[in-house]
Parts: sequence; structure tokens; C-alpha cells
Amino acid sequence: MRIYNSLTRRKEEFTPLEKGKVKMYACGITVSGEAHIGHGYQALIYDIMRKYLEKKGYSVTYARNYTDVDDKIIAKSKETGIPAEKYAAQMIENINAVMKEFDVDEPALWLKATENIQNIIDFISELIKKGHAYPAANGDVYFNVSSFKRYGCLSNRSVEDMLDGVRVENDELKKSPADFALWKAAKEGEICWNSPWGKGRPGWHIECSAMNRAAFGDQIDIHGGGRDLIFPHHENEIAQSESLTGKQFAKYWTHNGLIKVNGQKMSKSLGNSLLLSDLLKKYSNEAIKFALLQNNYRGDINITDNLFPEAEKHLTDFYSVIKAAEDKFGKSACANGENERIDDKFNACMDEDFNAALALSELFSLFKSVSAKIQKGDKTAADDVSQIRKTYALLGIFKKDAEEYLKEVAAKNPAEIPAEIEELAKARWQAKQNKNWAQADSLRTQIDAMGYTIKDGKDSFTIIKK
RNA sequence: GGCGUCAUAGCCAAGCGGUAAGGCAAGGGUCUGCAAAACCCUGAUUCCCCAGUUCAAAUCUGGGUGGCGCCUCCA
Repeated sequence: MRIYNSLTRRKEEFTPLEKGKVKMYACGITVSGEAHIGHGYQALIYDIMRKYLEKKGYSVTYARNYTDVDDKIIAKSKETGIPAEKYAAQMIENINAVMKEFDVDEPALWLKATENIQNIIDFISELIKKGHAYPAANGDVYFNVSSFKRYGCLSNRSVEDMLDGVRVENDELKKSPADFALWKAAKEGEICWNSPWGKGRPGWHIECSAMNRAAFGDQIDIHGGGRDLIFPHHENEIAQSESLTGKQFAKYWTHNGLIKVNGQKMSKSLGNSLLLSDLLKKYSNEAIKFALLQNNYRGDINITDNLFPEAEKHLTDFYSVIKAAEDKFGKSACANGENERIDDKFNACMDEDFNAALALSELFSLFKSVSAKIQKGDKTAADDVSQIRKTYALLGIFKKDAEEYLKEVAAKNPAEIPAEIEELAKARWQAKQNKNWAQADSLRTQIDAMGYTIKDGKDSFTIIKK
């Protein structure tokens, strides 16, 4: 299988450092607020990556982190009066609950900054010893960027270029504006830990380096995160880890694309974040996943008004076919069959840098064929349904009971038909029975104008909200 | 200013050197009193532009143009 490596900017054949094993780390969330769809997307992507690597037979150790101490969390703590540790803990609980509802599995290891303070301090001390970092007069500790020759290798920048772009005045404490903080001295009343440089807390970048080292050793196979983290976060991780160990930190760097809303980037600073919890009220978790996975994970996704409704419609159609198959051939028949070709094709898609979008597009012809088989009474349709469910569960879809799924979606979109519409529709049906077409059509036009569509059956009709 | 990334039909989108998947929308048909739904059929002689490499390029190289992003917290 091949994976796109941000470091080399090309797809590479995947070979782990140690045969059969994969060490994988994805940067998680700074818990200063609720989880938005971007967080959900990132968690989903790496959960799928982990699961697919496992399907390929690798023994995968997957770790994610929670940054549970930082400026924003401290600010929130001051704002709400809740101690920073408590605020962060509550947020983590909240985020975990939403992720569970979104149906993303937890990693094998959850790493938290506050539980790794000693590891971080040790890491920084070693960097100072090796001349890659220096303490400043106020108790901050900075990384000496000029001491790491390859600085910029991931984002393809040179230190000189960066200095051109520096917007903030260099403060007196740093030797160079490009240097970044490993340890931040605590201000009065802030959450802090003792260190050789006085009371303070870790900087953001050092966490990931130190926790990775504590969990995995010097090297890992796959490091992931959102594309917005390439610079400076991941660049700094490389600088810290590699100047300490002298070894390549991560063999494959992967970055997922970002979410845009109606063409505009979604970010904390713009305040246009779509909360995962809000979306889950409107759409099924599977529809949200389906919509997101229709794009390559490396590209940005633009969320427009019809993105999720369209996905929900596709899934409703697919589940309806599943239900039809179950009704015809029995539920157990639709749960125990196999069809290797379906699975092989899926694997072929995923082998090419986790091409879930291509795998999903297969579903349309797959279900078309199942539908035709049901019509003909061909029992292999049951095997197909069973295989589709087993295979695509990896992407997080078709995991539910068909009937329950259809009910769930209906419940999220309550089709409350106003009594008025009901009356008009009944009147129309009566007119139709009397073959008074002119009156029937006029009533239907009226109903249509009010936002409802009439669907006639053989001896009854249904009203659908448009 | 520096760097990155993307550019495929009305829209979304796959494609990773071998002759343009899929979805939505649209048009035509079957069905229907007429519709709706469902089902069937139809769509780029061509992949932003200009050069180049090659037997062969949407795919590789060089140069443009345009969008987006990063260089400040961000998944």
C-alpha cells in the first residue's frame, strides 16, 4: 500500500520501521472549547487509517494527545472561574462523549500534557545540555532554531524566509525571533509546575515530542494532524525530536485537509466553527461520515448547505435496499454471506493512500446490482449485502440496523404535516376519486406552493415535505 | 514579500504515463388521468493557458494565470 508523505511530497510504498508493527501518532485537540466538525473529521481520518492498517495485518499502536494546558485554557479558566485543570477535564469528557456519538473509536493511548510534565522537563533539560535550547532570564526556555540545520524541511522554508515574515517584534528574551518557547514561566495565579527554571508550564510543541518519546521511543512510523499544523507545530516537533536523538522522528508525515464553510475557512479566529454536537442533532453520524469521506482526506472540504442532506439521502437509499434484501431473504442471510470481489475492490481503493472517496463511489453500482438481484429473487444479493456491511463498516457506515437507521433519520427530520395540508390533500384525493382532474390538480398546485408534494399510491397517498 | 497547495462537464468529485469513474442537477423515455417517486437512456474529442520530454501526458518538466491556505491560536 502507498501513503502520501508530506515530508517528501509524494506517495510512497508503506514499509514500517519494524516488520508487522506500526507506531502511529496524531495530534489531537487543545481542549479550550467544544469539538467542531474539523476535529471530528481529523479523528475520523486517523481512526480509519488505523483500522485499515490493522486490516492489512499490522499490529498498530495508535496514540492521540489532548493538550490540556495552554494560554486559551488559562484564559477560559479566568473567564469562568473554574480552575484550569478542572475546565480541561470537563472539556475532555465533553469531547469524548461527542466523539462517541460520532462513532469514532478511541486510540490505544491517550496522551495528556499534564500527565507528562516530568517527561517534558527531562526532554527540555537534555536539549539544553546538547546546546539546542537555552533558558531566558524570566524563566522561559527557548529552542535555538539555528542549532538545527534542517529546520524548515517539512514546510520547505528557510530560517531567513521566516524571519522576513515575522510579524511580532522580537522580545528581548529570545536570541532569534525564530526561536520558540519550550517552557513558559508562570504568571501570578496561573496553573504551574516546578522545574529547574522555576514555576511554569510546557509550550505546545514540546508536548508532542516528549510524549511521543515516552510512549514510542525515538522513532515512529506515521505522524498525522491537520494541514494547518505543518508550520510551525510539526516543524518544531521535528526540530526538537531530531536534534535530541539524531534520528529521523517520523517516517511518514500525513496531513488531512481542512474544513471550509461556504468557501470560507473554519477557524477559531473567525468564530464560524460548526460544532459536531449540533450537526449530530440534524444528521446521522453515518451521513456526516459519508459526506466527509467523499473527498480525498488530503484536500479541503467545503461544507455547503446540501452536502449533508445529500449524503443522508444516499444512505437512506442504500439502507432501503438493505432492508428490502432483509425482508426478502431474511436478516441472518444478509449478515452471514461473503463476496470477496467486493472486499478486494475496496482494499484496492484503500491501498492507494486511503482512497475512501473511490471506495464510496463503488457503492452506487453495488447497490444498483443488489436491487436488481432482489427483483429477480437472486439470493446472492444477501451475500452482497452482508459483504458490503462488513467491508464498509471500516469507514463507519452500514453499522446500524436498517430499520432502525431509517427510523432514526425520520426522527431527525420530523415530517409534521400541518392539519391544513392534510385537509387539502384529502380534498384532492376525493376530487381525484371523482375524476375531477381540474380540481385535483388545482389543489395539488396549492399544496405544492405551501412546500409539500403529494405522492399517489394505488389506494392511498402520502404527503412529503419538500 | 516568502512558502505551500489546488485548478477535471452547470455543480461536487475520482484519476498518480496508456487513451476521461461516480454523484447531484438537466434533457429524453417507461409508468401515471396528469404528476411525484422509481427504473432505463443521454453528457467532457477533452482535463486553466503556453512550451517541452515521450511511441503515448489530465497525469512528468519549465514558464505563466487564477483560487485557497500558512508565515499569530487552530484538526
